[in-house]
Amino acid sequence: MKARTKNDYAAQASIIKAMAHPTRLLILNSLRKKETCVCELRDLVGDDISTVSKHLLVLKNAGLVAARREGNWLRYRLLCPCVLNFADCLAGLKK
Amino acid sequence: MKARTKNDYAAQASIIKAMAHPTRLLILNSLRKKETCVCELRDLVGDDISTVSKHLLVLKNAGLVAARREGNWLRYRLLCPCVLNFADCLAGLKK
DNA sequence: CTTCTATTTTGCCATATTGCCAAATAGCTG
DNA sequence: CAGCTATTTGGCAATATGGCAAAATAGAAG
Repeated sequence: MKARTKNDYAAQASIIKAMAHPTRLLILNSLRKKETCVCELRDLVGDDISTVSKHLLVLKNAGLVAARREGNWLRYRLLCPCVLNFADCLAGLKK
Repeated sequence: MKARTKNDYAAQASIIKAMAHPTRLLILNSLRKKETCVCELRDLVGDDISTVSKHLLVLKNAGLVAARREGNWLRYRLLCPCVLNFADCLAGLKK
């Protein structure tokens, strides 16, 4: 299946753009293993929690993650693991 | 193979960032089929040729394309087709 | 060497992104 | 209900990006 129109490319680009940040890649990769709350991700990332929250919003808007409440915490999960196949492909690429 | 360090993620992110633009996706997809000169890509894209040239520079810096001179033209080619597998994966994803 | 053609580089401006802090909100818990 | 905790939002400054136009360059052609 190949993209054709400018709209197709714009839609793809917006998803790719959402992935195009080191912190967001780290987050996606963590979510591969398990659902994770924001505070846990903050510890992992090391940035201010509001910054982490904004990154999660970007990923959510792109349709890459979703959240579920469990008690006091919001647990984020990965919606489309295929994006990480791509990340792995790139990891293997660089020498 | 999984990325671990912040540097790994930064390297991946810079490649992904290079892809994160509709025009550059269009360029990459065109290069899938054949080597192409800048003026041909300009016609395809519709932007000013200096803009197209800048996009190509971004892709070249990311290691995604390379150029070869043939007479007056520079023919660009795709270095790593795996990036398009990813693009196709996303194309299939959106509903 | 001079001229022409394809391409790149540079300068400029408008717009978008990033990340921090402070303040606001959502919703559980008692 | 009130209080608490996790998370989001708004605002701001610094930085990066996109696109056009003008100037510079590389090589072809004469």
